Amino acid sequence: MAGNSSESGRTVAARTLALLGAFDVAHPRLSLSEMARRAGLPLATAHRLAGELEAWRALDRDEQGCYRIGLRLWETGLLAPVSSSLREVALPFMQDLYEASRENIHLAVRDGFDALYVEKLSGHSSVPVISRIGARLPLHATGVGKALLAFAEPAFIRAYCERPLPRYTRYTIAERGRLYRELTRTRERGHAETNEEMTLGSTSVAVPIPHTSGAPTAALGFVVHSHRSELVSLVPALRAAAEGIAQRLNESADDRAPGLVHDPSV
Amino acid sequence: MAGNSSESGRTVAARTLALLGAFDVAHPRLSLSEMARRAGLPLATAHRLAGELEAWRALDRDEQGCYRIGLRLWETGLLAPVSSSLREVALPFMQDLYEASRENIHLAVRDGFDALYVEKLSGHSSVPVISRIGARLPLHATGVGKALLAFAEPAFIRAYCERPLPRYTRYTIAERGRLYRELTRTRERGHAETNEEMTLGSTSVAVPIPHTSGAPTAALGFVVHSHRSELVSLVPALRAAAEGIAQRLNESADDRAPGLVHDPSV
DNA sequence: CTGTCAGCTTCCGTTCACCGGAAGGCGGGA
DNA sequence: TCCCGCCTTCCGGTGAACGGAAGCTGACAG
Repeated sequence: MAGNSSESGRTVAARTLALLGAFDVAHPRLSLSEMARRAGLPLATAHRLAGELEAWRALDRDEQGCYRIGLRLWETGLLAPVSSSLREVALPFMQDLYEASRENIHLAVRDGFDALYVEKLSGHSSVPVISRIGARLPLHATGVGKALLAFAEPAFIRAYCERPLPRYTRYTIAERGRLYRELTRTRERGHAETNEEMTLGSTSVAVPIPHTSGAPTAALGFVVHSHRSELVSLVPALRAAAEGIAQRLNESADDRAPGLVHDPSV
Repeated sequence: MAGNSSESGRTVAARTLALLGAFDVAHPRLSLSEMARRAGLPLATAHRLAGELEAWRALDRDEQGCYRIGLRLWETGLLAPVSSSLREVALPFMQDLYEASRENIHLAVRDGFDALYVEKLSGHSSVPVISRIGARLPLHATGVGKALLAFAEPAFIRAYCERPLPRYTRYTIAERGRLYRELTRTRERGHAETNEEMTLGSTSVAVPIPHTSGAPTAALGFVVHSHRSELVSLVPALRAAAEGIAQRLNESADDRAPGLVHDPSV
């Protein structure tokens, strides 16, 4: 920054973004002091920058003066490919699956070492699950996570397995060797399965959504009560949906290739 | 800014946000030059700031080097109250309505002079509609829009009616006097109706979702084929859902009042 | 192969926007 | 009433930000 900064080398842009980064799912509402502390900024600096974010409506203030993420940031975030392309394309297929099964349907992408949940459909008859749009869950203990992991590049799989594998239930596969074998079986079968590995009482199947001749960028899966025995019978529908989604994704990717042609539709 | 800026008085934060603002639904993918031009920044400046945004993952670059909105911005945007509170609370109710009717269900809030669509459920049997999550549609020609407008503060209604009222079909209410009467009827009935006012062949009903003894912050509505005659029979279900949502919203607002208690759950 | 062009990236000297301690205001609890 | 925590405003010193220019890269034409 210009001026007598106590911490040189941190740019204005980085500090501004640090204020946004102070918010997370456990802290969606922050007072100025909390925000400044979490972002590691002096109060006066946080106040000035938060004022600019508020003016742009990246932040809002409630009646008590606390800050919240603003509508404009939400709107802007919706333009991310994960939402504007993947989710838009996948949603009709997911609705078909939901209407046919009334079970939880998840759409997730891999981000870093997490499965990031992009969309979730569920109803009152579905088993309650902890997932949530925007949630991050482990790759080795969820259906969509295993599908993403099994079909990732070998180097990534190795890197993932070398990290600690947290255990969530007594059925979680937390041993490297067993996880490797499980991933091999997943590739052979073409779909992933979990059995109470994340949550007791819940079972899942998932398939990868291959994209433009590369590693899968996304995965689609069911989560059902573990007493449902015919779980594997859901796989063909899942696979058909995944293929439909992949085809539509590749079509829209082709649209772009010829020369940065933007979709003229609104 | 520090330095020899050509346009003094524009802060770094404002320029950084201007880069994000260069993206919209018609331009979700921008080259550096396009982004710089749309944000009104010199190329070198845009390059530097875009690099910082990319480092934070507010922006991503695709294989051709074009910029897109990044995953982290999408994640952060999900923390906005409109998504994390309103949408989360409303979704189960909307699913009930969808399962019972198989028609389009919309949830919208008022933002400025627009109805901003927060969530939309629809299936293959529903009439296709132009709405989309994050879409902005006019208050005087949509069901949820009329519900929001009719129950807004009188000063706002006046201000809205004094602006030009664009016509979308020959049924759009584009005259101030007729719109006033229509809004009065809407308040009397307790629900809004539209009849091919936005799109030929589509009809809608909507109800406001009152919130903490104030103006409605949101509205909930159906959009169906205009040949469906029993549209008004859907209103009681809509009203029940709106009341359920309002109650849940007020409960969670109360949770906060005692002293900034944050929801401990993840 | 060579020339042209458009867009991207890097460099660096100048300068003013940024920084944040300090002081003042505000509200709530004792 | 005083105290305390939080928010807001002020202001002089200074180094981060600025952006023109130069170099780079890749695509396309001749």
